[in-house]
Amino acid sequence: MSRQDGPRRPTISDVAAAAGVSVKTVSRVINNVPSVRPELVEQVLAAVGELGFRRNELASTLRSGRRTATIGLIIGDLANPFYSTIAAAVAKVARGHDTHLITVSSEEDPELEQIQFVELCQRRVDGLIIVPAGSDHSYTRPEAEMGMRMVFLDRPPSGILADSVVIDNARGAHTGVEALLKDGHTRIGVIADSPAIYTARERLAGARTALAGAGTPYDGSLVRVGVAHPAEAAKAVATMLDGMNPPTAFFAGNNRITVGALQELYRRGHDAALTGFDDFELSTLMPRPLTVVAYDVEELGRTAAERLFARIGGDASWPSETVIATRLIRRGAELLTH
Amino acid sequence: MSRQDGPRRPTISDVAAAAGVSVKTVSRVINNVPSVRPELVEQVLAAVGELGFRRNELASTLRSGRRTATIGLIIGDLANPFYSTIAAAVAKVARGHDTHLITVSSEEDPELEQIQFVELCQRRVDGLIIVPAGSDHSYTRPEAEMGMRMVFLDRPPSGILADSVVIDNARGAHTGVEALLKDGHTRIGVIADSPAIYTARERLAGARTALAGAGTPYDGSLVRVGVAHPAEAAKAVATMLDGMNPPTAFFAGNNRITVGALQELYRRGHDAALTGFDDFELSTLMPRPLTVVAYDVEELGRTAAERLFARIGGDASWPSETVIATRLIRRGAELLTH
DNA sequence: ACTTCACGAGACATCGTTGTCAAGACTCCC
DNA sequence: GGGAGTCTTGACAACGATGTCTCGTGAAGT
Repeated sequence: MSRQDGPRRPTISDVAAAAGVSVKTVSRVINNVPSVRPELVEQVLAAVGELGFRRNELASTLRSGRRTATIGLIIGDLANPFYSTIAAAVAKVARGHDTHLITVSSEEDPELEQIQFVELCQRRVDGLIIVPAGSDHSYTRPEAEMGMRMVFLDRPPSGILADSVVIDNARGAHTGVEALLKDGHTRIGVIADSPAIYTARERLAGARTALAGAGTPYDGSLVRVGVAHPAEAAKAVATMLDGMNPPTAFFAGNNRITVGALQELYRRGHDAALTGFDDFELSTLMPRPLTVVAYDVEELGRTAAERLFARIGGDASWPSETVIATRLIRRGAELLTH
Repeated sequence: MSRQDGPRRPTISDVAAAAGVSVKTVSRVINNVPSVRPELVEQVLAAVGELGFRRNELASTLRSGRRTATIGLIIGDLANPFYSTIAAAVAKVARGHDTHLITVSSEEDPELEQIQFVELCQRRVDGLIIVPAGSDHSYTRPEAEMGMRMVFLDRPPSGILADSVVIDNARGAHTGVEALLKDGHTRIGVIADSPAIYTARERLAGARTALAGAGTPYDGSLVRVGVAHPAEAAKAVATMLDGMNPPTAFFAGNNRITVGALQELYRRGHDAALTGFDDFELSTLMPRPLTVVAYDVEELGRTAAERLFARIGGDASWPSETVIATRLIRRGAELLTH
């Protein structure tokens, strides 16, 4: 019923009949094979136009064994600007290779990630960019061995040898904390997400080596991990400030934490210094200037996509890990330090 | 070469050979047809597992005439949070229908939009959601007549009768301006994008009817259209404030304009009231509270997707225009008025 | 004038899968 | 015990396109 509303979609054989030629000749014309008499070409094109014929790409790629000109992107959540920026960058590179992009959400769920992976393989995508939710990717090995190209983004894979593109998390955090130390802060509150998350772990490690390198004594009350929401970050800031020996500066492990910390400092009118990992839109319009460890999210996506297309194009070199540099953007730091 | 790296991908016939059954039996097993002897099912599944077989969805849908379980989304620019929120909402609904989403960018270019449209039709997507870049969509008619389902989002189509889902732009702007009028403002600067853009046109019209309804005399120096970037918006604000009879309030036609206006007011320390169309993230953290005409972007995407799946599911009712309501969010309005 | 060759066009097989149909085995019932 | 019915299974064709091969035609060469 619902498929019978309008006229059936014409096939190349309908076109052939209308033009009075063989299907193969139609195929030649729509594939721009030069050895067709101009007269026939015209007849065929006329029939194509009249019938509104459009080649069925599925049938075409099936028969010809060509690539599907599709890649997949498995990502946490498209509504998150970080991820959507990546998706936009990947789509742009894909377009440059005349390739479509299927973006699917893993909702940060390892099981869903695996389901999506399989589904995309069944669609015969030419390659996959994966922002890992799970921590074990050995399930991808059979597909990798059968030629599925993969690039891991933002977090390296485990259980499989494959390309990855990640941010220089540890060094970035190190630089951020170091800058606070140079400004004379000795008591720095560090707030990070769960160490189960690769980036959080790396950033925490970077922050710690900076503190250790400066000979700052370790104080457990100044480190809080497992903070997932702004509200929790605000609470962590509150707890530290109300503690015995409050910090004069904070290092926030990601932008959600930065926002939460900022809200709490703003609420109290407290002037502790704050440096956060991740830049974010409108940060220049924040109630107070903000120093951040920034990186080029677009570069992250673009680099991964380019790596993938290099692989698809035949690059068979040893898998590599590309590290995207961070840079410290100091904004109004002088106002925040004593 | 690049296709010969690993073992060739096994087909159902490889599985059949390995399991010692016919291809049809394999087909039955992987499609859960119940009438297969449990013993054979096991043999087949064992072979499937051993060979790492994955059904080729392209071949499957080609033969069976089933839907491709793919829809397309043609949108301006994924990096824009407005669009990426829509994409996320559409993807979520699609997932609920076991459907993948191919998102392509028109880069707001009518010609590219048309190219993308054709490409997606060739992929035999089951339906399309289009955020129009161009103003003439008669080119979609042949496809529509052949059963391509389409829903237009954010802007209605022209040249074709099809479903659309739009924001209540005129009424939203009306309400926003009306609120400023109620607060006692009589000189309100209105800044909008190009009237060539549907939403800008509608919002401008809504703002004007509010002004006219209040009997406010029309003053051309207080209306500026064709503003595309924050910097231009800032300039427009500056020009108006430096004019003969400066406004005491501004109505900004979209969030880019709001940001630009805000920056200029902030720079000058000027306390004119500001109401903007479009809410945006972190608006609560702005240097000053901000009243906005907000709407649920997710609802916009979700509604369009649901409409599309209703059509795909066979709904053959007359095309409809769904209007998404706006609501005025007053933030600190009392601080900004005299 | 006859062979050779290039070239345009079509017949046919094929990509990986599923729909159709029929054959064989088995059960059941009068 | 034999015909009917049920249940499994496989052979074959087909989805819409393209690769391969062959055939007929006409031009070129000697």
